[in-house]
Amino acid sequence: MKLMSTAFDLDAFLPYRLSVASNLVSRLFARRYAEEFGLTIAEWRVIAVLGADGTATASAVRARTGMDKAKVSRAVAGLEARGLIRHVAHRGDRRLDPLALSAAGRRILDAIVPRARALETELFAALPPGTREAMETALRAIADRATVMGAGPGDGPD
Amino acid sequence: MKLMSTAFDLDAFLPYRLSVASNLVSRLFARRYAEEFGLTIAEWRVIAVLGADGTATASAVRARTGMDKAKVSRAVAGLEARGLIRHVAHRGDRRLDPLALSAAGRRILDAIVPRARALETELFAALPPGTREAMETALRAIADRATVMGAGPGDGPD
DNA sequence: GGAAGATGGTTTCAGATGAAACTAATGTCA
DNA sequence: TGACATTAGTTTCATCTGAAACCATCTTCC
Repeated sequence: MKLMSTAFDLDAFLPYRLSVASNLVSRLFARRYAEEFGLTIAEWRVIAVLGADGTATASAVRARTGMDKAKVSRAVAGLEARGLIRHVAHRGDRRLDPLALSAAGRRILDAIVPRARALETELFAALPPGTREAMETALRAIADRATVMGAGPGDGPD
Repeated sequence: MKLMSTAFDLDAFLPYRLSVASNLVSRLFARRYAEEFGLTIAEWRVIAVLGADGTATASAVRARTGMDKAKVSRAVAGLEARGLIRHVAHRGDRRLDPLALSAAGRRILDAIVPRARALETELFAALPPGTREAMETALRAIADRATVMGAGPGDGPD
């Protein structure tokens, strides 16, 4: 009589399911981005932010994506090395280093976006309609909640 | 006229939202497990599997959790060092190394489960009822789909 | 029986990661 | 003005990670 002292079903534990799904999806996207465009996920995120906002500093990227600043810094260095971004001198506060996409960067963005959208669609194709939207709001709420509960983006006020 | 050549809203991109939420949640749980029990997430997962299945080999854990075998191996080593698991000699096939929780291991499991459940509840408290269950099935489907689409658990048939 | 191959697990190695230290430029306020 | 605290961003360091190499033990099949 193997006592199941505490019946606990890992499979039904949401933080676990979340992590498993997220890791698989991340891996999938990381591979595609790397194969097709030679980009890491962090780099792609920076490009996406710059594409949306036109111009952004490293901290702005950090605030929007939740990546820690070391990661952003490295991604930016990588993009710069490949000439995909340019620096927009900020007269006034010389600590700031506003970035923008270069022409080559914009071309890459234009090439990736349709691919990313296609992958996303393919991923959710099988799910009942509305699931995507529901997940989106739920995930946003969960992220907020986790932050409140102390999952500080590892970075904190220095 | 700053041309938004490709309007793309990263915030609404689900793989991104998934990753952000998952990372925050993982970080939150990792901290709690570490603080309160001195366990890594990988170790906790091994414990959970052993708790549920009674006995399991490293590959069984790998199959159930999707962790790669190196990770499982390290987690097992850690647990063993702390006397939380024991080896169940398998006469027959000496490559196999079935594991089970030791008494101390079971005590830890009994202590963690309520904490894990409480954290999970706290995390989803604010969400509309039913969300948790919906997310669970959706995440499972997404994970399956990602696997099919080529997010192989990094490990493959060696 | 025994070569060739599969399988379970551990270890090595190179690259990624986050936390903390550090540099540089501003702000604050006495 | 000039200490002292803040903020932006980079770099260092110790750790973690996954892929591949590796070892040991079975299986297959001639």
